[in-house]
Amino acid sequence: MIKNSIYTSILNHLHKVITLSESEQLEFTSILEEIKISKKNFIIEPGDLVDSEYYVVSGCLEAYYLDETGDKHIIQFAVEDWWISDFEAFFNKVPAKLYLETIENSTLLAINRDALEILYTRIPQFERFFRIKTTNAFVSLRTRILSTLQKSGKERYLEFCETYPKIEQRVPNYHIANYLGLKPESLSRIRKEVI
Amino acid sequence: MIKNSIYTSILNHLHKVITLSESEQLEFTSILEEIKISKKNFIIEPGDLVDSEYYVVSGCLEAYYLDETGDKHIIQFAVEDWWISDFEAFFNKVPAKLYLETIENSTLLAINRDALEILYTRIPQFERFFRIKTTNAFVSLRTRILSTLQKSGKERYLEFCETYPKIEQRVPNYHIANYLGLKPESLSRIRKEVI
DNA sequence: CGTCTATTTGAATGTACTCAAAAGCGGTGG
DNA sequence: CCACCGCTTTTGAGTACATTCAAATAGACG
Repeated sequence: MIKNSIYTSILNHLHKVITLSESEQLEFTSILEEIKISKKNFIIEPGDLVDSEYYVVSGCLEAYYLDETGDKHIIQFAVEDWWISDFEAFFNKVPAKLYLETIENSTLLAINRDALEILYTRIPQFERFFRIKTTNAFVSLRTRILSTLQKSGKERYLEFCETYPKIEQRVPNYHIANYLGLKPESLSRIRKEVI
Repeated sequence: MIKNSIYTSILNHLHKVITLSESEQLEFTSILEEIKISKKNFIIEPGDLVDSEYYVVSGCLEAYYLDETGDKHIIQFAVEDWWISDFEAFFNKVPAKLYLETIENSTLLAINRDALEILYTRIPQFERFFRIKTTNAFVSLRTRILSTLQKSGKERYLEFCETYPKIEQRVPNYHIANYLGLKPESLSRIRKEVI
């Protein structure tokens, strides 16, 4: 295992699912691009072609889109050890619909789609890794849908605090409200009740 | 291409994404199990071990779970050319949480997880196919979350009718209401307005 | 035709929303 | 060090949409 480098965390992350030789690790890390970006900056904006997905080494980001009336809708937060991108744009090679914006100064590892495709054919374990990662994301989205559909604002907020304690402590409440489909005023009233 | 068999539709489905030789097609179809099942029957119940996912050749099904208070929550419908299962149980080898129940008499093709794993190693294109399939499912779940979070019942219902006209015409309204996170009475009032 | 299921209607209730304004908080510059 | 500014959170009052509970109608099927 390659130690004490910018790649330590992502390699640990991979090794929870697949096992790689030293040379395979090197082949993988060689296609990663390190990105350092300060807060309130955009990595993706609507219309962009998205040829990377991003692993968060440190920092915090949000993916959101603006609807026809200009309202913002946060789809996903990402902190350390998460992946984020406009996945639809990335996978289907269509122009981005989302903004990907940093909330804190962040360090990311970008993985390029074409390089990844080549990696898939050379080391099929990566196909496996990303299939499993996508599957897990799919399952947790399904859980989120159920909680969105059937639970009250208060229940959703408490669930969020349990599931993402890291995020709850780092992200302004109005962002959390948006993610939960609530207005900041409503979340404020909810918090007054539950604290 | 193998013609006029129970496998015609699933092979067409595959060929939208990957290209297979005759022998690869045969290898694939040989691991499929045909299931004919009449309406209001269960394919999966909570606690089951789920070692298959199901391609719908004909018919209509719903996947749902019952919460602590016994309320039903529909996660997914499936009609012709759709895949359905308790994907969490299937992928993660944990006991099922969902019911998978037929709404109409149905013909399914079951694909076994272990056989699929072997197929992945023998014909990597299948790893690719199922990765892409899962990715697309992921993207449409995300769309569903956004519409659930931010749109009114009326908007969600109209969106549903546009997106799944087949299902809207075949499934009782109280099922659709449940899927949309509405009560049947509310959907009834919405329908009175929009028709 | 009768029974069971699905849909509709009504009235009262509740949750979250809108709009408006005030309070809190953090950083900057005088 | 304090005053001010911008941003975030809180509070208040009135409103809208969906829910609950109860009951009436409509439809499907044997």
